[in-house]
Amino acid sequence: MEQKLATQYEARANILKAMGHPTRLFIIEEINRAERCVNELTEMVGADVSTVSKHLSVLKNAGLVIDEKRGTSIYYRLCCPCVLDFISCIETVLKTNAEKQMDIVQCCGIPVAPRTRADSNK
Amino acid sequence: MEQKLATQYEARANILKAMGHPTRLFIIEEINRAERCVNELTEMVGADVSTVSKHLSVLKNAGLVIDEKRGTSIYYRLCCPCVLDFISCIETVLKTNAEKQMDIVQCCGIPVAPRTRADSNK
DNA sequence: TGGCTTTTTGGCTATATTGCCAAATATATA
DNA sequence: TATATATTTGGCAATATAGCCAAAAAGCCA
Repeated sequence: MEQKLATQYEARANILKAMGHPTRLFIIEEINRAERCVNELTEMVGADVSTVSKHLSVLKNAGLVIDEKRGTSIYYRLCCPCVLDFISCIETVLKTNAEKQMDIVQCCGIPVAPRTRADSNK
Repeated sequence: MEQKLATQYEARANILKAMGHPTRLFIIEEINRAERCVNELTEMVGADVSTVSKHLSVLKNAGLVIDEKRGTSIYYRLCCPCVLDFISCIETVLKTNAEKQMDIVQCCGIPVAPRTRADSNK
């Protein structure tokens, strides 16, 4: 992998990593529904304000959200709503794997880890 | 956030987190181009075999890839190619932010961190 | 100014991730 | 059976992430 390519992969991965946390995923969906300030999000998420603030800063650093001060609060909104389209594909992945799991159970009963050589010593 | 919702966000975030690493992103693209075994990927990535193997295991655990043994090797391929569609949106995010950065420079010169109260003591 | 409210930052601990090496495992082949 | 090849696992050290509390910032209003 050449350096230039590696940098590109890093930039892309950084955005996915920023999205890869349940609270941040919740925030992304929520601020798409309507602009929200830290306070509101904190109440919805049910964590410390500082925790939510840091999650927002991760999202902002990744360029996923835009913040705008209005009145006494800072409102966050989604930069590129196309990221919401990821979800249907993610659900496909989850569903596909749920089905795979079902198949294993149907064919072979409760799936069990295969015996390894080490097991023979037990 | 109720428990049931939280579980769903965790499941989704887990998939994004699995994708959120440069090497794994590379692997995802590469095995879409053509099935690859660990050996081949190791050479392309330029890391230890065990490192690549663990990355593949993260992807497999997230249900993103399917492995199939054929001959002496194990070939990996993409489970749900729709994940590749994420990239164009990710590029939009990157481009949007590059432009934002340009605007700041054009308007206001080289952007500088604003002075904080703490700076006054220096 | 002094006291609110809203948000961010610093600092800390706990936990998770990454990447390497060495070793184990699995399988094919001489 | 012994050896070689392909892959995974265990263990370790370095680094990163998450979440809380306390405190700092920043701005509003009496």
